Amino acid sequence: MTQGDEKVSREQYRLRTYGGPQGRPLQPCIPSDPVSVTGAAPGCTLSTDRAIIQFDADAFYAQVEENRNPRLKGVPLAVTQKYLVVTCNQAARRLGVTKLQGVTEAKLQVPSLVLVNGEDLTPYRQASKSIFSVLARFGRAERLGMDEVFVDVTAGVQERLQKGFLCSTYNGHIHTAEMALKQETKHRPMDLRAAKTFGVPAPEAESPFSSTPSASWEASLKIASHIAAEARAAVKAETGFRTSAGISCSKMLAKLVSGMHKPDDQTVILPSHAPAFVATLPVRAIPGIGWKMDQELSALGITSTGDLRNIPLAALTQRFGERNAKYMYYACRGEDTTPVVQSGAPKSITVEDSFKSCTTFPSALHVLQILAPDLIARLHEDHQEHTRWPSTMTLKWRQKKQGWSRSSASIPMPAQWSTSKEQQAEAIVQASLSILRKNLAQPFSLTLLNIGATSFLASVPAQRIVPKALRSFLKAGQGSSRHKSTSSQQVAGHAGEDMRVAALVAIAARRDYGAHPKGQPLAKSHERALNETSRACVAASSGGSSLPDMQASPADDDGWGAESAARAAYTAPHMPMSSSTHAGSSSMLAGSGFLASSTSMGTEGLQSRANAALNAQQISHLSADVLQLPMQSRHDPLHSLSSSVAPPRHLLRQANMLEHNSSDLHGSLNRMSLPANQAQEQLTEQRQHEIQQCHQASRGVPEAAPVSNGDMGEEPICKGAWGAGRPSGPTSNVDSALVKLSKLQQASTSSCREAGTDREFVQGTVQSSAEPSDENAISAPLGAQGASCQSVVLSELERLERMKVSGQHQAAPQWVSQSPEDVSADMLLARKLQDEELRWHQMHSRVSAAQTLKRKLKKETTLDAFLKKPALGRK
DNA sequence: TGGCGCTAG
DNA sequence: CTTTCTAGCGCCA
Repeated sequence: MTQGDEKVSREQYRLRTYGGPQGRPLQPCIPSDPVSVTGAAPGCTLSTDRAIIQFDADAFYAQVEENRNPRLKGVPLAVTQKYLVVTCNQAARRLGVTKLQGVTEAKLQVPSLVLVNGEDLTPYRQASKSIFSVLARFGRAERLGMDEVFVDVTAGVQERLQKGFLCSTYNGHIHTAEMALKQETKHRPMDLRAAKTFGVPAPEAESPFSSTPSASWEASLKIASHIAAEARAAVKAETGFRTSAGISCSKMLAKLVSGMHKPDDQTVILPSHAPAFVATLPVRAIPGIGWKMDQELSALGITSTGDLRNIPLAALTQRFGERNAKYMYYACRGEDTTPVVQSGAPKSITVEDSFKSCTTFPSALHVLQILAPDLIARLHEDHQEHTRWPSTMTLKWRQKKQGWSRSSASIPMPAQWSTSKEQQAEAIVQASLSILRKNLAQPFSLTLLNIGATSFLASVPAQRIVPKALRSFLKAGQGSSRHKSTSSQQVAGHAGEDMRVAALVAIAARRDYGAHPKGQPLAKSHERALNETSRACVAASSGGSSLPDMQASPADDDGWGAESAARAAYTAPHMPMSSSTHAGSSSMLAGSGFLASSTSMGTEGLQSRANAALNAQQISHLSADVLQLPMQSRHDPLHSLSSSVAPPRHLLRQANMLEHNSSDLHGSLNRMSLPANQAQEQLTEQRQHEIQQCHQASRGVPEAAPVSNGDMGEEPICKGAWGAGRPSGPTSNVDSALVKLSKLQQASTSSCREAGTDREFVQGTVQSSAEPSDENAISAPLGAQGASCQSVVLSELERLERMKVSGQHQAAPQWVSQSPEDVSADMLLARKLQDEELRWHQMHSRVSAAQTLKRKLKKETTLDAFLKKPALGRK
């Protein structure tokens, strides 16, 4: 359904489905208020005094990515973490991609699938926040994860009622107990979807409720449904996100129906229908009843809420405790009185990473050294917003032998707010390590590490004497003290440079141990190649060519090609971007179609810097004042801003952009235009070169983590980055990044080279020897792809080395100096990659088809039996 | 309050 | 049961 005719056709659909002039009356049963249940649950009443809406952003991560890069709209898109598809957009779903599917499998099934790495949650957190702030205007709002929000709109409804505001109809779909449901995903009986049942009216006679004319809750819910529509429209207008909503008198009911008519639509469930509706569901569908409780209930022979209703409250209490029992007892009857609790600042902030195996303390240290700065950066972000600092730190870990349970230990937060970020991170690393040493003996086998901060206390208030724009400006100027410029170009350029260098470090760091916890690992090179070919597809499609979609089923009328690309372009929302943003990061990419996402990636950071730069003239006189702030201001976040270490948040946020830039513009081009054997030769050459480079680069790098401050006194220590304490004069980002990068490169290369002897991590990239031979057919190009990315990192390393020698810190990175000709050559390459991919998938098409078939068959067996209704009033 | 389990997206 | 990277709550000691 396209945007334009949405309103009209929805109304038509509603009339067709639920009646109207030609169908049955819009309000089939008119129960009393509160609803007294005369049917299955004698004496039970439903509370109808509240109006609650549950909002749910459709395919949230995918939508965020689509908004970041509008070219992705309409293209099958999957957001990945490690080797998994964590979510995918509608286009991908139609082609059979599912949540938590393996990346390899998904890509095999849908060759045109575009993969976007979603391991950095920053953009999602921000999007989530903006959605929440819109919805919170409509009433008390409670977040549930990143993409769901409950809003209690009772007050708003009352207000409108008092003003004499009345709605004659419900806005959106009305779900009744009689409507058929369908199962969307195999393992999730809690995701309810309405089956399309056009023109099958539910029989009024079946209603177990007394019919008294009109009820106050009806008027309320009608208004609530209109509020829901307004709120969704506001969200769409202000943030660009499509949402679905469920409207009812309780959180449970609202949640149960919110997804019924996904995407971008809303559903009302009348309390009069609730008990009968809930009775049709498996217990697992009740929010709050998870896998464990479901298992326990199953053991008792209880699988449906109907079964559950036969169990007396006392028996449930004995088995599940009073709280759970009560909730279950009432929930299965359609009643839920849990309040909507206003959400505020998060109560805990954690970072974690999983890996296949980590067996020694040095390797654990390695992980901690990546996680800790990440946590610190988030804590600083949090501090800016809430002026608080955690008093407790918790380390959690998961061991292979202990299955999925996690152990944990807490200590008073070792990082003090008054110290520098580097000191804070180091404190956390050391504390974490000592916790591990206390609790583990080598060799262990960790598969996950999590560092968390809790028990936040109000911190020293941030001094608000500095305008926000000035903060941004100073932030933009960080690390470039020797180039005191007020020109927007230069500032933006420097910001970009810092971020790119930082991102390189992040890529290298994560790649180093980002192995796969279990199952068939997806080689990094493989993964990267998949990403590249995907991007090539997008580039080609937005360049106007249409790619036949081999996997599209005949019924799928929305396969992608020129038409859908055009439509995507037409419906694309406009990302607010200043022209200087482009100037700073991606001018040469404009209009190339390639790197489409890089133009919109990291806009927050870049844009604030660019905007700040525009104000530079205006505020430059202020800056002098600020620089003379008394020492006490070291508690001000400003100090952390002037620290030269780039926040890890920026690192990962920029990772995708870098991958786009580096792999697309460099590696792929020269290799793919070579014959295969030449490419192979070049590959081995490259690898030898890399190893040499690593060795060279690693010489002279200090052993220990180079965070050392001779001065531990009261003076604020904010200038040091990773390279602080090294003897060679003032340190810069470039310098410290270089050190880090060298070390990381060395570590990863040596662990690859001397597999089995020195390695601390069991690398997940070793292909099983039992792989079918056709794996080999693709290994050459994929390997080459992977090598290219690494070589770009290495060449960047070289460049930095040269820069350090010559002192030309403002030299542009290689990939920014692409000429227009090069870009059009890249377009040609895109076509080539696309052809390559097509050929590859022709080889696999039969396998793929078989798998799809199997999937479809499986899909239709599991829950349908459960959900198929006894056709109450139907003949 | 810490540690763990369960639930959620 | 299963995986990601989170976040919140309740129970128990």
